Amino acid sequence: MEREGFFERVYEVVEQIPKGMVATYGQVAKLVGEPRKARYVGFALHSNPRPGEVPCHRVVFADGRLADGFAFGGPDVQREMLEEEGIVFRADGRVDLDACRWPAGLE
DNA sequence: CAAGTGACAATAA
DNA sequence: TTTATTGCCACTT
Repeated sequence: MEREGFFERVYEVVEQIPKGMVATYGQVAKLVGEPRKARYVGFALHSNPRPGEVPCHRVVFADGRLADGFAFGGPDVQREMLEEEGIVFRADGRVDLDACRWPAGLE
């Protein structure tokens, strides 16, 4: 075990995101132990070596917004996916992190 | 082996 | 308030 790569850890955390909730890149980065590598969290998801196991669509910006132009074919698609999971969207098109933030207060 | 690249986040102006 | 810039460090070629 031991770090097989920083990415592996990201996948593991993202995999733990329960349905109906979302986590931000920065938060996932912090969960993997590297709050400064928020960028690579997204990069790891971009690699998406395990489609179907890593719910990349549950990972959003710190603002609650989706990846700008690099979602699965369009942020609109991702938005639909999140709605399908039970995520609530605000009028601005942002995820209601106030209600769907996964690491809500640490568990 | 070295350089470039990259789904963000935080701070400054 | 929004926009622009910097920092960060692993992974790819």
